[in-house]
Amino acid sequence: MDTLETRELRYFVTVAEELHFSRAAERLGIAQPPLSRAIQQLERRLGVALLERDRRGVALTDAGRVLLDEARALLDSAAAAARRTQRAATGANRLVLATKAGANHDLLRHLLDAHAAEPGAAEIEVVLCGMGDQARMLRDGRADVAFMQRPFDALTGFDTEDLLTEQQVAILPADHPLAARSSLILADLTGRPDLPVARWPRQDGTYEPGPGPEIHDLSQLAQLIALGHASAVLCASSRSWLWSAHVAVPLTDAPHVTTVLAWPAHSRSQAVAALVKTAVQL
Amino acid sequence: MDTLETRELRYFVTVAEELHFSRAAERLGIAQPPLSRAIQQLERRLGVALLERDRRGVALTDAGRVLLDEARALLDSAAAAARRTQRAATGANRLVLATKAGANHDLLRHLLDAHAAEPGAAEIEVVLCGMGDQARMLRDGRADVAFMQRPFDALTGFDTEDLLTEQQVAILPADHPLAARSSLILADLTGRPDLPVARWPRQDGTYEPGPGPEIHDLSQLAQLIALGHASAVLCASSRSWLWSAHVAVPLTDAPHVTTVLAWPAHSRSQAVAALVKTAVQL
DNA sequence: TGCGGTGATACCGGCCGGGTATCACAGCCC
DNA sequence: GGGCTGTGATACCCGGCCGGTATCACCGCA
Repeated sequence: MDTLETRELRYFVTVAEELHFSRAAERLGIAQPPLSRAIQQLERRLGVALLERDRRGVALTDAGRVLLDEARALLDSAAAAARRTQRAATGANRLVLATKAGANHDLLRHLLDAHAAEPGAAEIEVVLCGMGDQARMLRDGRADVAFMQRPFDALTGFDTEDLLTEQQVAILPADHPLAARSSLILADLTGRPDLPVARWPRQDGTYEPGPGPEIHDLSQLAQLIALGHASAVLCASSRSWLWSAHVAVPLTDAPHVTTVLAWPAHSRSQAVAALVKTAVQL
Repeated sequence: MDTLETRELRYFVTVAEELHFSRAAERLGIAQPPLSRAIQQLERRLGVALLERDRRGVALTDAGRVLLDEARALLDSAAAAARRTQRAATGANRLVLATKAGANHDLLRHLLDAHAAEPGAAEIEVVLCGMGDQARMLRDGRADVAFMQRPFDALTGFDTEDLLTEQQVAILPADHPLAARSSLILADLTGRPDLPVARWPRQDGTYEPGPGPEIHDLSQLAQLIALGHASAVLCASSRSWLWSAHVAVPLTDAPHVTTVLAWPAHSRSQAVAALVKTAVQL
């Protein structure tokens, strides 16, 4: 009655994404008939209709939607398991730490220094990644721990240890009138056609509609601000990478940001545990 | 290089648990040679040695230990996915709530009443289970939400919403000298040969060594206390099921207990979301 | 030195996953 | 309306893999 095979899940996810058997089969590198059969078999085994094959198209049933979510998570976890197993075999005493490029530079440096001072400490490889990639990297096993930020990053499914809570600041061109102020509120930044707030991508890679330029990394952002084309709201530790053409002004009414060390909830790695222990003592 | 099949994982977990190919094969209902071959194949595909076949016995390598953890979690998740999918298809608007038998009776009742008053609320099936079973039931998909208690229950991997924080109390036989006191400290209870503190099982089902009787459900505990053979430390809401032969005395130095509503971190069920919303408003 | 017990190997058969060819059926355009 | 197109389902075949039996290689042990 149960025992979902990962091959079947892979097939189902592809069909559910394409909502089209032939295209899904092509993506999977197999022919369409075996794919149809595999899905039928899966439905028969579960005793549940997953897809509504109407003429003119395929649609997910409620159960199909549930399984799609579950299956995606499962396949991620399976890939993660494989990667973690391989890493356990080869890179014996080595951790991969994922962090947003440019964020929390000083904090990271302190943590790495403190950890390196511990006897028998694991070697740490720092991987810089874009917005929200840390969660994916933790989930799929490419990283062991990550720097993430509350309330920005989705932390569900991870264990976390708070490291640092800080105010947010507005990053402005040094020659802009607002740059002379000693503090600002969020309303000072919005609705300024001369200096729109830059827009970060959301979890799914799309952007909220709005006037500001769409950015996806800090160097891009830094350049835009230095050129006087945008402003940005970031946590105070971003000051460590400011250019001379930038000014950071505290925002009194923006929510505080807590940088946390995050790792997969079920991790039993003692190398991760040692790093967390070091982090707690900072 | 990757793509772990669940069949292989099932096989590997069994071998890793038995550390004996023939016994594992018997448990799996297959012959030993195909099992050996399947494990070899898994090792080849991962490019990693999982088992150390020494003369006189089989042992796990480091990588094998990692994969054992991962594989167990994966198989649980797979079973959960199947169950949740089936439940989504049949019991359309129905939630299973797991809770420790006897705990938080009043709170549970309030939540159920409030939820039932919501329009379009899902039907809720309450499942009473033993120590620590809630986590397993959430993980393997037999339950959608659970009442759990911090700091007693392991909450990693779940999202939670705090419901109620309360003091702990000592439950004593009414005729015991300590029962007359208006408050106690933990030290008052320990080291009393006449009234040992009852011992609950740990996560793995074993008991810490100690003088008190080993118990595994509340009715047993209630009887033992009423007979004057044991005392117990429980959260204040346990008062709702006390017998007349019991007395509850506040413990001033015991850590407070927070009862939380917990659900799988990646749940997207809107029925769960509705219940949580109701719970927050309590 | 045989004996018992381990996991690995050899080999074979049946099943199942995958392929090709084709069907049934809808929409569509002339 | 009659092809035409494109969908997923069906029929059928083949090869590989899963599982079985028989056996081996190797150790510990009496």
